[in-house]
Amino acid sequence: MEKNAGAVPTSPDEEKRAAAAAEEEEAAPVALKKGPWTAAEDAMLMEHVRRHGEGNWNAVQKMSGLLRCGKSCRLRWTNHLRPNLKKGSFSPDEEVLIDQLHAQLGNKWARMAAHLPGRTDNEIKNYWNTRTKRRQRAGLPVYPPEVQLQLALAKRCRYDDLSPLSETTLDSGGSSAAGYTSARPAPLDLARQLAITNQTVQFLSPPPPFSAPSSPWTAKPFARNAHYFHQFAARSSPVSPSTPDLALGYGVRDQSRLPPSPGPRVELPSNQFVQAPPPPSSAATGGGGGGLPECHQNATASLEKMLRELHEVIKVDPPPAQLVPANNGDAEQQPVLQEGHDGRENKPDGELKDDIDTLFDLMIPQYNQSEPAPPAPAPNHSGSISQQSSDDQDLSNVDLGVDLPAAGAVSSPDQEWSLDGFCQWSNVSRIC
DNA sequence: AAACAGACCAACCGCAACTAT
DNA sequence: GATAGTTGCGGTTGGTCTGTT
Repeated sequence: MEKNAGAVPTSPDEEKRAAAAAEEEEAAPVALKKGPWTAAEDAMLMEHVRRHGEGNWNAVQKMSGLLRCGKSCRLRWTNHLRPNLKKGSFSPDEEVLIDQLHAQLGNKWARMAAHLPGRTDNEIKNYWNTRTKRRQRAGLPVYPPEVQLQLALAKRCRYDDLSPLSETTLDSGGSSAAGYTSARPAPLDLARQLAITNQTVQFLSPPPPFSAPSSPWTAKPFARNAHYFHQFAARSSPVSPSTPDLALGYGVRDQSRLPPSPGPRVELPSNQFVQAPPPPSSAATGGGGGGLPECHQNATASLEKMLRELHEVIKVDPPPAQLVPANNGDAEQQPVLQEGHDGRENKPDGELKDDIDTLFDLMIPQYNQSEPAPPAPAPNHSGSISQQSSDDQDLSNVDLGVDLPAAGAVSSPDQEWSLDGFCQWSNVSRIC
């Protein structure tokens, strides 16, 4: 089987002999080797590529005598031998990017890999499947809240391709966004939106019962979402670079394999994303601290704009959109829309809150709490996202992390989208 | 120390798209 | 246009490592 192992043709003559031998063997069926590659085989393959370049993989066996099928050679080269491959654990930045890319692309590993230099589709796929499995077990949504919000925004773009949001996304271009032909925002823009929405959602407060007519999900109580966002607002973002235990909660891999974090995590690769406006304070990244007045104004304006656009999308009358400015200087009094703890007692302007409902529902579709949790189906090995065969994934079908195989776990009685739900994001490592 | 479970990784398989003839 | 060959992609499987009981 491994008669050629270690016999790397080093001269044209030897190569010809190897090719001749391979041709001879063609007469009889050649038993191609399978299984792990040996160092000798690697050397043969590298030598072949060095001489002949990539491609024409089926010729490798003939020309070099390597008893591997072309497919196997290509895979080995692509995933292990080609230069500039980045080995080792994914950096936190890469993990965030993978989340965002997956939220947009679904299981398009190769396209995701194109955004992660030095990473292979196989690597990303393995990482995602492993991490998703872990999150499912923990009863967590597949995507962190920020990415869910991005999904909601991206989903909205589907309904309004002419909206400023989608305009900017379409021509956001750049090398990283090249190849995107749909109206969906390219990852670059998702990242930019993330920077914006990080500020925005801090000022959201629990909405009243959902009433948006166009939600792809059934109407559900928002109490748990409200709790969730209270926490979301009051605490640092789960993916906030300034969150000390970020590595514990998000993008968690085997912590023992993570390199020691040298310092505050950078949420997004600076070389790939448009710089977000510098946060006026730690609050901008959800640091749980005090929002400055400018921050509040920006966030309020952003939210208003978002809601107005949403109104257009769902074809309802424009809302009054009178967001009460948050109590300046007091970060602990961020909620803009006043209401009781159960989110239903003090009803502010109905339509505006309905809009917020819509946003909430887009972000965090809930199970009907009254229904018993269905038994969690066997984990989809390919990850929690139902496979989208189309490259232009229909975001209306994008799971936001709840109606997934793991969703059963989410809806388990002791796993609520409340304070606990949020805490789970920050404590995955403890759960796992 | 042994057994077990989970995480990680490498590789294979099947299918679809693409290209050359 | 039909066909065969090639390439790329996504899903799946199995082995190994590591941590826990």
